[in-house]
Amino acid sequence: MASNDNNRFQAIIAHAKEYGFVFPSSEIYDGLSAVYDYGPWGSELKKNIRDYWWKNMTQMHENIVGIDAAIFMHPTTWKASGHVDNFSDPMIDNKDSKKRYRVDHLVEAYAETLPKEKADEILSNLEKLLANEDFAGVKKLIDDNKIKCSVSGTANWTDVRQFNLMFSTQLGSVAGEADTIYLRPETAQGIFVNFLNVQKTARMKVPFGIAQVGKAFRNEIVARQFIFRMREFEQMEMQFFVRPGTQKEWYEYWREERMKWHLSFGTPKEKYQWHVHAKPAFYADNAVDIEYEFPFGFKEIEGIHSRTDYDLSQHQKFSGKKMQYFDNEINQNYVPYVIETSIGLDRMFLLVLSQAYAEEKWTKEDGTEDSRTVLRLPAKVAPIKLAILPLLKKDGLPEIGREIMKDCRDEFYCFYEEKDAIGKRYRRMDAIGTPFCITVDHQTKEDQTVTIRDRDSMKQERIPIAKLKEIVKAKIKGE
RNA sequence: GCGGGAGUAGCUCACCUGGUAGAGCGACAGCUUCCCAAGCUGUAGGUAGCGGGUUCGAGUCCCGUCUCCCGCUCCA
Repeated sequence: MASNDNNRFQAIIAHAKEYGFVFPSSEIYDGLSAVYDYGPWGSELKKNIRDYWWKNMTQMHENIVGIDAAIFMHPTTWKASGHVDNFSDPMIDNKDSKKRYRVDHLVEAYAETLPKEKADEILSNLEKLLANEDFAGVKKLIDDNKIKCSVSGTANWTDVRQFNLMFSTQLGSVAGEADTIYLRPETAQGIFVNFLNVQKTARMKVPFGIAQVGKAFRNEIVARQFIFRMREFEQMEMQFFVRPGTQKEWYEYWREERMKWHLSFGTPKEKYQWHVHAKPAFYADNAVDIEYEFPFGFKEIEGIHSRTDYDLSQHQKFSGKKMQYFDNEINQNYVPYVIETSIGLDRMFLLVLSQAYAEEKWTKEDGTEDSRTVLRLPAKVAPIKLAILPLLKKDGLPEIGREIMKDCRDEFYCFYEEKDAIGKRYRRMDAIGTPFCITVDHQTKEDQTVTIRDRDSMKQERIPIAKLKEIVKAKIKGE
């Protein structure tokens, strides 16, 4: 990361905290690593992004409906999805090379160098030890065989540790009788297990989609880069169920649709790129990521994956329920194929913030320097849409401002302020990305007009109070 | 997880070779001002990340610990 980009990123983080967007979690207790809270304007911005996505997916698509599944799910869900097997491998680090190995891979590689008899003995030992979760025993096995790191060539190992990427907790309040369950590591499974319910009750016909927004949890080994990689995060996902054989065209369709959505924020195309997976995950037959150029480089913001019929088939197998659809057009039953679009809400928030943040400097007409920090947020997601600022707090101006406030606040988020010089109030509104400010002045009393100031151009025009609401609504929508 | 750097008021920082904390900005209250921060007055806010040690005395020296940042590592 170039140092100026890094400075910019640090400035964005500081700004986010200073102006009530994002706070470190539990900060008075020194914080909790990789967990963050959203403040007054942050929660508003996040909600606006979420709502915009939700409306775009559900209201704007007749064949997509939403659900809100629980974070807790039956433990078998995660066996079926593959998370239990893939998310909990014992690992060991070599202290000299700093290389981390999956224990099974390490021992298997070693066993391959041995005569078959000896190799089988070691591998069956390992299997027993792993089944009993006897990690000390596994360590001893590695030590006894003097298994070496291929990089450093030494046998200087850490203890064997379980890296379970899923958070577990207990269901049931009586200790001992409790069952271990997981906080979901992805929201997708909540959709898959409800496939039959939704298809039937909302009378959906393939192709159709199910959308969901919700929290998911992962015990990231290294979680850093502010809210980019958090242990608790929010996903906006849509699983689109299609007839087998048509997945390719739907995959292409959603690629395009999702990019259109991103560009509707006004972000320049060059800030985005595609990252095609050369080797998609085992369940997918096609996968691409949309990457955005964050201050710390191009990083994944959204994935569009062709998940085949893997998930529904797995649930069919584990639950014994027929996860199928009868297609009248071809008179056939089948397990639908799935195209997934999955975007991180927190990442989208960071994207919007990164894209909006600007420090500006210019020379005023009198030759002195001026500057401001402004969030050029798209008006449709800005926390506050309109600031109402009486030029003076006397001569009846505040009263007029209050009237306007009363009239507008149920249409969009308004903010009233009469303290400090007008320039200072403009700066404060710029800092939190308020796209429009109106001032009430003496002329307002004469002709019922106010000035409206555009955040980005800092230009203002005079408009009638009577038309204010419609003008602001049009401006918000027009973007 | 490893290596390096940093932690003093909300923010940016000062306190030189140890003697019981200051400034600017910001916030708040008020005054002034008819349009883009840095006019005026006043107020609040810090047991110097936390714990221990050395010392008559530590923000300042030593050790530990926590958190954050950078690099590596890891990552469906």
